[in-house]
Amino acid sequence: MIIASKSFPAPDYNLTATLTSGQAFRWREQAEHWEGVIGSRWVRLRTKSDQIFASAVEPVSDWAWLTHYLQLELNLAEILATFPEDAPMRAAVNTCHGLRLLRQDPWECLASFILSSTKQIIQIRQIVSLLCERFGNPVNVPEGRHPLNSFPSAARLAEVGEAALRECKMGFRARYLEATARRVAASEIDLAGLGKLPVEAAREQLLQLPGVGRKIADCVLLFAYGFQPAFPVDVWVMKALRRLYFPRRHVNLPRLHRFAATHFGPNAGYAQQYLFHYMRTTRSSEAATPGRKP
DNA sequence: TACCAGGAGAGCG
DNA sequence: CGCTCTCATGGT
Repeated sequence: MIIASKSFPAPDYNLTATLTSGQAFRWREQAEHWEGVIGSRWVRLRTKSDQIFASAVEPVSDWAWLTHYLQLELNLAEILATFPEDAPMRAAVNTCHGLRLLRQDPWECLASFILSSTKQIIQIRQIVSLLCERFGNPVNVPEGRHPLNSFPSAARLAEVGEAALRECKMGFRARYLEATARRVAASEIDLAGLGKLPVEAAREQLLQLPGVGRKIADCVLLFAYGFQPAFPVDVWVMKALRRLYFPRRHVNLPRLHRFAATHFGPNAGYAQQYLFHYMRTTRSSEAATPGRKP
């Protein structure tokens, strides 16, 4: 039973694109709605005429947990205005109006992306689903609904053992997840405090964790803390940068990072998400000729 | 069957 | 530093 619901102004917010764009892995589409768990709360979302309708199963006096997660107060037009004026960037933005960045829980984001390496998004979703099902705590869901759990804490994952993690189909990533969970649970890294550091210092902290390299660190910096200089370069973004900006010569990863750091402006993280979405949803023949209407 | 997936880490010159 | 190989697993 739905106890609380509320509508929020959300102009230029593409909820579906945002929730399926490979930054969060627990959202499910159910009959015109998106259902998920934020922290320990079940929530259902729907967009209609520049508004987002939210429903919950527990009384909600303050919806800040949701508006913060969805970044509803952010003015997207101001972000897009800072993007470079080049054909590839224009093409990427035109392909997906209203794509946003979420502001996720640092531990869930970190753990999810440790599981993401050389996995397809659909598989990451499956692994995360198993992880929650087996080790998370139950959350209240509407009556008759499939049971749902919270994302398991670092302390919980640190104690279940590598074998149990491997049974969630995460393969060699189990060792990384267990080791990082132990460090987080032992407070050897302060995830809650990273957001107050300069981005370079925060990245340096994340890079100390097993299974966390530059790409995953940048995902956490961007998707959990909102650090805009973070520019995750995965296989898709690498393809985008090489094909759209350096089609005639080989450019290695460190040079791509240096290019991105200066070319995409103060909201490079957002620009990255548009390039990622563009490459994933556009056929390569079209992406090779940006600036052209499909 | 061969190749790929929102990579990291170790070993090498 | 910059390159190559391996690490599980499932999808195409």
